[in-house]
Amino acid sequence: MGFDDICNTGLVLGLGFSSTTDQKSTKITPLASKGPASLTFEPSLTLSLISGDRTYEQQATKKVNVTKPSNDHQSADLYRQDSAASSYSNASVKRERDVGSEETTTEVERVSSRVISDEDDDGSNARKKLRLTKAQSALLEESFKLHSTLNPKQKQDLAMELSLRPRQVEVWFQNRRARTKLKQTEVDCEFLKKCCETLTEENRRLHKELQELKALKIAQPLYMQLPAATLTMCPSCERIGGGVGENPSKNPFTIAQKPHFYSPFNNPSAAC
DNA sequence: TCAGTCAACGTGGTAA
DNA sequence: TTACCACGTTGACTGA
Repeated sequence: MGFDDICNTGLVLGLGFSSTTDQKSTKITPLASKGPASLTFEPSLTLSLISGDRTYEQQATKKVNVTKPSNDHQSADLYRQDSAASSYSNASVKRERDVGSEETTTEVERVSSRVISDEDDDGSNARKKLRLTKAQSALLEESFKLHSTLNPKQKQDLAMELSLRPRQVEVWFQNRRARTKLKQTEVDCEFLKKCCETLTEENRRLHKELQELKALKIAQPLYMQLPAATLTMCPSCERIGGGVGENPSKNPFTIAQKPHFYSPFNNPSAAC
């Protein structure tokens, strides 16, 4: 995975050092929501994602059998769930999640009853917690793998298969997309953090190297810093004197008859 | 007890 | 206007 991959996935890495809080740098939602928005003098990151495929495909046709529950305690659960004042007890919900596949059919029946109870206009505004059964979750996951979004018909069909309301199927898909995006964002964020660390280290190394070169430049005369191949004999050196700020005509021996070098990077006319 | 999970909800943006 | 979506939030529930 390299920077090309980042580009291909629509990710943009911005590396910088800021002493102020940058709202744009906190677009990485998962981390930003759990920690400080932007740390002082920390590298800032921006992240964008490509939207998913929104084509509709053939949905799963797996059927879930619905049979009548036979256990008395399950009927009791149904009775409790239909009660206007009660929400689902821990025991009943846990039992639903812990039961094996052989109880799938009764699970659907119970959930279906819950749905019905949700639709009952009993005057209670208490939000009831629905736990999807394993079979329902599996079918929803299977459908989600085929298409992350649903058209109305797919939603209706899936709701009928699962004995849920279309609204519940819709909500499940919305939450599922959000979880997928969150997970992918966290993965991308981790990768970008590693990239940031690498670039920060590289930047630190280059700064150190620059400081060393600057120190070397101060310690040595210019003509000693440059390789011999880059030095050229100044044509004016054939004359006596010629130093900057000096008047050869007044003091022709002020400057020794040593070679006078000049750098091609400087102005040759100023050199002499 | 508490942090994490997740169904459900509210809101704002957008396309048809 | 309507339906749908993304996003943020709420609150019931779970497991350590």
